[in-house]
Amino acid sequence: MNKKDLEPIKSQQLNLNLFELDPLLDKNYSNTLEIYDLAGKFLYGKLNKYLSSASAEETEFTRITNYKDMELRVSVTAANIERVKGGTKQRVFVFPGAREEIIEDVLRKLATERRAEAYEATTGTNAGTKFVGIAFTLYEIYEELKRVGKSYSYAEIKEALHIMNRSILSIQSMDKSIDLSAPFFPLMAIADRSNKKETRSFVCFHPMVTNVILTSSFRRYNYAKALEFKGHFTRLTYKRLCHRWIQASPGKPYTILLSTLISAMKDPYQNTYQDKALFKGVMEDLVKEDVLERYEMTPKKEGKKIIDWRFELYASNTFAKQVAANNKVANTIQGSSSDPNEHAVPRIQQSEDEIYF
DNA sequence: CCGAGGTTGCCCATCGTACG
DNA sequence: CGTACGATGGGCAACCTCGG
Repeated sequence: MNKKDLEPIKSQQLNLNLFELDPLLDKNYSNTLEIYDLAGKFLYGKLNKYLSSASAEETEFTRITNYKDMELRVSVTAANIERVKGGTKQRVFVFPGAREEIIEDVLRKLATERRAEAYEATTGTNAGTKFVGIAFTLYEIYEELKRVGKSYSYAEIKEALHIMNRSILSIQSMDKSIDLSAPFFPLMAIADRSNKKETRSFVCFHPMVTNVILTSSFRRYNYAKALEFKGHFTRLTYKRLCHRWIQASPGKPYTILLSTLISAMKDPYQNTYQDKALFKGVMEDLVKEDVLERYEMTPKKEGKKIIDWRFELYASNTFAKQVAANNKVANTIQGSSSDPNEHAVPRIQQSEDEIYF
């Protein structure tokens, strides 16, 4: 798909305005997206992120998460890109990882700063499909990364964008009422200095993102805080909590199973113990960072063998306050959304805890 | 079931360069 | 001043193995 195929549409402007946050007041905030942000769409391990040769099986991974009463399958296929290693070019399969996740977050953040535009594809196989896109410069990404304490070279930023353009994300519900498959960034144009005409780069977000934005199914969250976390799974867990935990009062715990976290975020380790240790570390980070006041862990046993763990999370005052403030924003948005009949994605509801057992 | 210790290479910081 | 590029080098998170 080419940028020529896209026609700007004005009628969606209201919803885009709702997506926007005040660049001065909300400098550290962005939006999490319903469904899209529930599962881990990234591979954090270094050893299998880049594959120089791989079977068809190895170039895709699937995460499973629950959404309302449905099971949601989220699959990611590796991008096939050219890469220079030791002076020679080679083609490799590569999965989106921490870097790609962070750069996507940054672009989404820029999109909340009155920058996003809605388009409709006019030609080709995507005709009629709506996309939300954003124009930017690599320099802006570089500077914003610096602001939130990250540092990637231009080469890395560009490689990340290419990976996102060539890696396919599929989201399916069991009953097929949700069934979307497209690259993370279906349309991408990167400025380079040799081509003086275009100094601005451009990407369109995944159709699920567009869908979620246009139906106002998003929630404000502390994006700068999320990016502060050193642990990748801490960041991911934090985002999930920000999106799901909308009744966070200090006395009311949020209950979640280890197995739920694992299937939504990662390939399991060989031993459950290792995953337990990993997420115990995550919870300790969250306590240290004043998101949780404390947490409790209970083993779930089958005979003598531990087969799962239950986490009970208690919000810190700071986090509970933030959730309340975000609820206020969410209520304003839901009250003023433009077309209540056009909701392909259900609204955010006051959902219960994730799992009981 | 658990802790400790080892391996890997991405992540990240920091510098310098170039151009209008 | 905004924008884009490249090289270098060490630390550390995620992952794995092994012994108790």
